[in-house]
Amino acid sequence: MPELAEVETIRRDVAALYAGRAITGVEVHGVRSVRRHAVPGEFISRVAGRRLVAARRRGKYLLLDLDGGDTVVAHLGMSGQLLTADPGQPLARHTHVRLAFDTGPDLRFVDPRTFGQMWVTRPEQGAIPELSHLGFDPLEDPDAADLVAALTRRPTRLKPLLMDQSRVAGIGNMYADEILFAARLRPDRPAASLSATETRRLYRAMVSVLTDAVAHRGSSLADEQYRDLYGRVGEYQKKHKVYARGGQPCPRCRAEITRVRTGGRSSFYCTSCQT
DNA sequence: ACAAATACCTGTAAGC
DNA sequence: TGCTTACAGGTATTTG
Repeated sequence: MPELAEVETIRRDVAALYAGRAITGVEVHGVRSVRRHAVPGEFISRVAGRRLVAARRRGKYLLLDLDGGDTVVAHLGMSGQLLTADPGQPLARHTHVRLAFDTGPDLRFVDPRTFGQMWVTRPEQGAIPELSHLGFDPLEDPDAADLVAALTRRPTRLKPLLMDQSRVAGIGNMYADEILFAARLRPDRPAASLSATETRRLYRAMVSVLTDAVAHRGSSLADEQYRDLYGRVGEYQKKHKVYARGGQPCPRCRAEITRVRTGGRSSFYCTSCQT
């Protein structure tokens, strides 16, 4: 699933391939993908004719800055893909938005489950108004003090805390499990109960897991739903220690990895060495 | 006031 | 074989 590491992988490739190019054509084939706009024409008219000047990221959101001061925000939801494609290539199934450029390939937004979306907005001092609720970004803006603040702001359990985008931006179900394993902490551990040592362990685990995941171009699960800009799968799933590995031996202590379901979501962890 | 559950989606796979 | 059901999960909303 596209979380921070996957979006960052896409961001780098988008910046390398499209920065400086002018968007000459915008097609919206799935109105749900631009649902923030009252009409798709609003999105189209504000994007068409603009030049893409930079690609940024905040949490799981990809920000495409345009000349003239607007920014296209893209969120991939759980099945969204941003793919580069030759302009002559037929549109793949579930292609909802197509951006054509003055030269070179299209940038296409494909999203079967339609949880993802794109919209255009006007940043204020670089910040996206719709994203003002997001907490700190563990790679863009790493700060141990911010994690401490998130832990003490309101008591909660560790896993929901890591996935709460208003506290830490960019972590989803998959990386929350991997981070908590690396930190040797249980997902249901009350945040307020952490010692200073454990807090430091959690912070280091968060940064190192996400950094490693970006270095391996993100994770593609069994359904290979996540693809990078060029349609390739990631490599980091090979390094997962617990996620989707229920019943297998813990790579650290050989105990059986447990799967717990809450609210239709699965958590994987080792009851033996995660405390 | 908070946590947990549910709605929104569709492709895939498992079960009968 | 063909149908139904479960599952994946980010975010917004509703329920307990």
